[in-house]
Amino acid sequence: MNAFMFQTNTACHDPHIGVPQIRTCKSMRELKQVHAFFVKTARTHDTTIATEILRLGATSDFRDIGYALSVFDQMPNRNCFAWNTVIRALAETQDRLLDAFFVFCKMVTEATVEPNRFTFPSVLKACAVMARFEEGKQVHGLVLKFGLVNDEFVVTNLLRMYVMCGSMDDAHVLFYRNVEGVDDVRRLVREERRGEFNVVLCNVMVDGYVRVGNLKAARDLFDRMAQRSVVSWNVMISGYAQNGFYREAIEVFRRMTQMRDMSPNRVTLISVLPAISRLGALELGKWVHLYAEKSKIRIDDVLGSALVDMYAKCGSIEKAILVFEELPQNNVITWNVVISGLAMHGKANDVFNYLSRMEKCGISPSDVTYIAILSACSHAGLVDKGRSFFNDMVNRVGLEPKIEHYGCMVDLLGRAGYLEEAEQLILSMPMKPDDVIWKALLGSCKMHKNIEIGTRVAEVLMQLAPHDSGAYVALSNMYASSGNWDGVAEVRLMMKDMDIRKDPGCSWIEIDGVTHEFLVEDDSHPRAKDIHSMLKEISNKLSLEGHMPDTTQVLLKMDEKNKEIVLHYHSEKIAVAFGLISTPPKTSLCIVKNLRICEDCHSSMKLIAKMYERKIVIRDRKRFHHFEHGSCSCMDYCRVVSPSTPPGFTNSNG
DNA sequence: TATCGAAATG
Repeated sequence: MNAFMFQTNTACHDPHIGVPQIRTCKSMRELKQVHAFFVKTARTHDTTIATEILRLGATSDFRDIGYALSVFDQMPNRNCFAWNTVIRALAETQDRLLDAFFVFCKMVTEATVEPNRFTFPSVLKACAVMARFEEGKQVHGLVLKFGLVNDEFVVTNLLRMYVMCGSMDDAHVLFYRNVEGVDDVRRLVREERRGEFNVVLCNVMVDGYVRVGNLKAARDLFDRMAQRSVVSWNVMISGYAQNGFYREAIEVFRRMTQMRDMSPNRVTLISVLPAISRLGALELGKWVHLYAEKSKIRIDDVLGSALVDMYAKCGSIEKAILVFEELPQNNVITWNVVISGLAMHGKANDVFNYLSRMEKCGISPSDVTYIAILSACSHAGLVDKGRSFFNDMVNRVGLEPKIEHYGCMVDLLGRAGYLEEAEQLILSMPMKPDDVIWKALLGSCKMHKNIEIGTRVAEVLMQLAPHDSGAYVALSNMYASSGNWDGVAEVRLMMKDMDIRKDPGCSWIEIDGVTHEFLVEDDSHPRAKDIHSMLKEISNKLSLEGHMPDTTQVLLKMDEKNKEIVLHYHSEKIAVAFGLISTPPKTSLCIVKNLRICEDCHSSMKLIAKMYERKIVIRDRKRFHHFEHGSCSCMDYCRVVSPSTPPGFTNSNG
C-alpha cells in the first residue's frame, strides 16, 4: 500500500488528489486500487485522470495491456495522447502488433482527434516489425495527408518500415528526398540537429542494404557518410558478419578501434565476435575480451555467450568454460553455446554433465541443445545413448524433431556402420529429405567403403542438388578408392559439362594477431621458400617415422609419386609448416580449415605433433581435432574403416 | 506528459 492509499481512508473526496498521486503507484495492484477510488468518487470522466491511469497501465514497468485497453474502452473523452499511448503500448508487444494498426485505423475513422507526430512512429514501427508493406503504405498516405513528412521521427520510422519490408526502392526515394539537401527539410529540421538526423537516416538505410544482402551499396553509403555514430559502425560490422564477410567485418572493426573519437560498445563486440569465431582468430578474440573488461563493458548473458562461443570455436574450450562459469546469469542460449562447444571438441561426457546441470537449473533443453547432444554421441560413437536421447527429446521434453535431428541420427547410425538403418530412417522421416541429410549418409558410405548404397545416394543427391560438387566428388572418390578409373573419368566429365568445381581446400592460421590464409598448393606467401623447405623436412621425417602417404585420398589418376606431392601441399600442411617456422618451440598451433581434414593429413598431424613436440589444434568443417603426443582427441572414431557387422546388417561386399 | 537506428546458439 503506498502513501496515497493511506490517505484515501481519511480524504476520500479530496478533489486535490489526482495525477501526482497516481504516479506514486509502484505496482499494478496499487494502480487498480487507485483506479477503484476514482470510480467510487465518480471522477473517471476526468480526462487527465483517466489518461494518467491509462499511461501507467500501458507503458510502466508493470504494464498490463489488457487492463490498459479496458481503461481505454471506458474513457468517455479520448484525447490524442490516450490514443497514442495505446497504439504505442500495442506496438511494443510481440503478439498484438496488428492491433496497433487496427486501433490506429479506428482513430483515423472516428476522426474525433487527429493523429499527430507521436502517433505515426508507433504505428509505423508495428508495420515495420510485421513487415506489412500494404498497411505501411496506407500509413504513408496518411503521413502526407496530415503534413508530417518532414518530421524527423516520422520519416525515420517510415524509412525503417520500407527497409523492414525489403522495399529498397521506396526507401531510396524517401531517403534521397530527405537527405540530399531539399529545401523544406532544411527549413523544418533545425540546423544543429540536421547532422544527427542524417546519421540516423543513413544508419537505417545502410541497415536496409544489409538486409537485402547488398553489402556493396551498404559500404558505399557508409563510406560517403559525413558523420558516423557508433551505431553506423555497428550496422556495418554486423552486416558484414551476418552475410558471411568475416574478414570485412574484422577490417571495419579494426578501423573503428583506430578512430580517435570512436569507441566500440557492447553491441560492437557482440557483432564482431561471430566473425572472429568463424575465422578462429583467437588473438583478436582475446583482445576483445580484454577490451570489454578494461572498458567496464558488462559481460552479461548476451556478450558472454558470444565470448564463450568465440573461445570454443577458436580452439580454447578451457577458456570458454571459464568465461561461462563467470556469467552473472544464464539462459537457454548460454547453455546451448557451452554445450555445443563441448560437443565440437568431442567432450561427450562433459556434454552430458552440463546437460544435467542445465536441467537442474530449471532450464529445459531446446532443439539446439539436442543437436549438440546428438552430434556428441555421434562423434563418440555412442549409438545407444544417441537413440535414448532422441527418445528423451520427443517423449520426455516434448520437442518435435527437426530435420537436423534426423541428420544427427543418420550421422550417428552411418558412422557406426548401420548404413541400411540410416537409409531407412531418411526414407521414413516425416519431412522431405534435403541434400544435407543425404550428404551425411554419403559421408558414412565413403567411410565404410560401401559403394552400393553410396552410388545410390550419390545419384539421389545429383538430382536434388545438381550444382553442388559434394555428390560428384564423393562418387568419384569412391570409384577412385576402388580403382575404377573409368568411373572417375565419367564423373569428372559430368562435372566439367555442368561446370561444377570442388571447393578449394583452404586453411587459416593466426600468428601474432595476423591471419594467414593458405590454399592447396599455395606458394603465394612471402615466406613461401621457407615454408617449402619446412614441408620437405616434415615429409622426410614422416618417412623416417614409417608414415606411408595414403594416396587413395587423391582422386586424380596420376602416378603414386605425384600423388604424394599433392598430399604434401594440402592447405593444412602448409599452414602447419608456416606455424612451425613462425613460432617458438612448444607453442601450440591452431588452424582452421574450410573442409573436412583428409585421412592422410589426419595421420600425418598426429606424427607431426609428436615429432615437433607441439600441440596442434585443427578445426575442420565439422569439429575440433586436438593432436598431441601422437594421437588425436577424436579417437580416430571418424576414421573407422571396418566396423564389426551390426546385427541384422548383411554386408553386401561379402 | 512521449517519439529514432545496431545485438548471441546448430
